[in-house]
Amino acid sequence: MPDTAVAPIDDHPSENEAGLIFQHVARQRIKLLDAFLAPHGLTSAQVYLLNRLLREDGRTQVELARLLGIGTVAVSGMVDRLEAADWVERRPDGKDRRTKRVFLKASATSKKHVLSEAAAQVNALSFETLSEPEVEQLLSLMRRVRGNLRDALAGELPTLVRD
Amino acid sequence: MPDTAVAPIDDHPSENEAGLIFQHVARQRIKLLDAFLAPHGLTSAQVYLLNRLLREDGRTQVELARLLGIGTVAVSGMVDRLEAADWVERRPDGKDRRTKRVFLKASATSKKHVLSEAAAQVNALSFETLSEPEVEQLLSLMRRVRGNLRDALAGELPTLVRD
DNA sequence: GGCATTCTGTTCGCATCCTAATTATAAAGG
DNA sequence: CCTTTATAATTAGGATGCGAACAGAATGCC
Repeated sequence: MPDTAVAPIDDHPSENEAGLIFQHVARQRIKLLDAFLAPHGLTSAQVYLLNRLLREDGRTQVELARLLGIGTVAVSGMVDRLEAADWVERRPDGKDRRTKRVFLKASATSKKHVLSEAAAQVNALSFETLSEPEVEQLLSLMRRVRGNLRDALAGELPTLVRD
Repeated sequence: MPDTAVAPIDDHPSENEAGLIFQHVARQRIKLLDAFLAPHGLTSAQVYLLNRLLREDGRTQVELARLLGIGTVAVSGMVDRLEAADWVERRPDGKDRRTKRVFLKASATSKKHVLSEAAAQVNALSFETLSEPEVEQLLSLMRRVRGNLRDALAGELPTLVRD
């Protein structure tokens, strides 16, 4: 077995909890989703993109970037890999020769059920011990934090204390 | 200017919000922290490690992995880069010839203020519009989610629906 | 004592994300 | 029309994280 995994994350109620817990949760969710998807030859990020296309096929790469909250460079690489594995294909736009639209191929649409179910399972396990109102509250607070961060990244950064 | 950044994340209250918001928040926090640290030649992950050493210097790499919630491979690479940039140094353990302990160098300890202040600033901006009790509740819920995910990753994975 | 097991750290290869810079195309203004 | 500006996608290069597989050292059990 791999000797790289190092076991439980520290649980001390130390002040750095606030600093790392967001990253821990995000990474653990990715890990769990990857475990579900590995048998199907997919990764978590790829499934987020495919699920997006299942809802509205034929998006441009810029649209996908916006919808997924990542940059166009990341989309470009992911579509490369998805195309190489025959999950999607790029097609020219017709009206604008710069843009390429991404379409699902049959291999992807036939796995529709797996894709949405995997994401749902991760949510179910994440929120297992939370009540319905608690989940709502958590998501509501997270949306507000995301808004704060968006504002902070959009504006001028306050200067740090002098070195 | 860079044309890779693609602007605001979609704000539709769609059902995938739960699926991506954790990653959005984690990544935005990293981005903000990186912006603060770039002038000092540091990255966010490096500062998490350095801050850990500021609290207790001379940890082994396995201890650091546990405290940071990452694998030993990731720690190895990060210590490589930190050592190359002269922020830390590895020293043998004396009792156990396998282990290497990581110590801060003067260049790091002299920036102590910057390191902790940057992390504090990111928290302040993240929680700007939240009241004190709301922050507490958010962190409490996040800790429970982390616990759920830890359990899920430790146990047997439920099998997905058939393809 | 000796051999199997466990543990620490590393190297390798990969996926994902970033910024900066480049190419190609489209749109806008004089 | 033609120059400037904006947009879509890509390439190049780096950081972070993972799992697999390995070497070397410690430990445990007979």
